Amino acid sequence: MHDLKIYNTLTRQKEVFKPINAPHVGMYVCGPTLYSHAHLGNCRTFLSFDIVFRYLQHLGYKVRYVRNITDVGHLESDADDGEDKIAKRARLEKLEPMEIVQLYAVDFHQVLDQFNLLPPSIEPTASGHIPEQIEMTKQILENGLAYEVDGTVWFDVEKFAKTYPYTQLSNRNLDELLDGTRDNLEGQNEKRGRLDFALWKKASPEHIMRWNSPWGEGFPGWHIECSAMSTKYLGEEFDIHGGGMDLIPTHHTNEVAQHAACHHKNPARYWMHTNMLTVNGQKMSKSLGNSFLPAQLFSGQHPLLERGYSPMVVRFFMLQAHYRSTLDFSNTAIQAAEKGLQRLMSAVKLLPLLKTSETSSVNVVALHDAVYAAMNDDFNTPVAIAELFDGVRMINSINDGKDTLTATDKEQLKKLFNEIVFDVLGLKEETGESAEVVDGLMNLILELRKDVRAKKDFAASDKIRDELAKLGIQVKDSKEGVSWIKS
RNA sequence: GGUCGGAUGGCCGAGAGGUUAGGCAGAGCUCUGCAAAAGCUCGUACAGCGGUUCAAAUCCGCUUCCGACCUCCA
Repeated sequence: MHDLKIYNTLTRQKEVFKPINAPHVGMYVCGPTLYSHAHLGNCRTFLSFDIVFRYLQHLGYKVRYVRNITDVGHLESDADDGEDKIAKRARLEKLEPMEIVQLYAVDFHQVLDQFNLLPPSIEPTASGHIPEQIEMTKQILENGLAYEVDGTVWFDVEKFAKTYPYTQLSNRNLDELLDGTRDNLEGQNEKRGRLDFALWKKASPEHIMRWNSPWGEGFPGWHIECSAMSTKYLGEEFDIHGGGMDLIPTHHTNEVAQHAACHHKNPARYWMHTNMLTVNGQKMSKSLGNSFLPAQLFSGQHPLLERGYSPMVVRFFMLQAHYRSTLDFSNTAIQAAEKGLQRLMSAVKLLPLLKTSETSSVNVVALHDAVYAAMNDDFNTPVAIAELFDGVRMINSINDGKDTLTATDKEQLKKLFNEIVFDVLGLKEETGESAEVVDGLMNLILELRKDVRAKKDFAASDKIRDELAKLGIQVKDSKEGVSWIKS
């Protein structure tokens, strides 16, 4: 039927995708920690997995897509006091932690919706799965791969690594990771090994988010929530686990370790990791001042932005790069994408109007196969889009009467474009809410222009066209009549 | 400092031993009252230096530049 290949971080090569229990597919993607707005770089990761989700469904799989929301909060990386990010935000803004989470959760969903991402099948929260995380921690303790010190439970990495390839995902050398850093442990006497990480953390008196546990009041470690929730909803072994590349060395490595320590197997068959969005060659991040929020991107309200860009333009821009490559953001690059998307969508609109002939001078089957070959090659959207542009040329050429198409081929071509452009790539027509009014006005204006043209009053005709152009509306004259497009 | 990854035409970005990537921009032509749109044609790119090979942007070394992760105790 298909021969979808997926690049697996575990083996560092592309592998044929074989679900454990076809036609069902289980996919888990590490979602956001909700202590601030998601920026554009975060969005790229979720967009990449939206394509995976859509394409797998398109191939006929029944996908259960689980994407968590971490609302317990990781510790501040840049603060030594070990304060939780969400708790800190709550304290600063004098709000309940859950108010903070709710604020950003609503924003997060709204943003992803603007980018036309499909909602996941299940979106579990870490705070809603505390018992599961406690149970898992207990099991790991029972299995002898964790130890408790003063209300905190640590995972014993070195002991675990004796029987399991702890660094297989990150492809690092364990000895080198351990080497030369033991001296740094001074003052950190709770933990035995430098790579050990917390499964459960004792809450300091001022810590707001806390739960009861067999080890006293505390909160779960970062990592364990993904293990607990993926197991609960997808089982001890599922098909795909994904996330951003920056999660590989710590979060995912430790997730695999916990899971294996508990269930004696790797949680997922295929590990997929998306690359970073860069600005001027550097990873988008807040500290560098080069990050911006989707809302700013849409409105153009940011020093790095020459103007605003619509969500579909941004989506298309991102799909023109492969998910495992870095993608560099720039105004010229996104403006190029904007023009390209316009050309693609014009062809899509033209397609149903094409005249058919007795014979075809174009090869629709070859185009179809090329598009699917690209998608099957590790979700290669840039190549699929490149093939689609060959189809665009085909459509325009037929429209110009330079090529021909049979009725059967036309249906095939329509099916291909509709399925790939809308269902798989998730692009959609962007129409303003007052589209009907605008349409009416435009019809009227163009009707008037037709009249003055009939009278050879080209000065008036040109004035209409030029003034419309200033409003970003492009008039297209052709033998068949007049059409227009808003840029 | 350690580990890993990357350097492709004016810009973005695929590919990965021999065959046009694609988009945007630019030039010419066709169409057109003019313009736009659309079509056709064009640029002949793979950081540098060596090596392997009949053949290298693609493989191997070295060099230069860039990035990510880690050097943390989520």
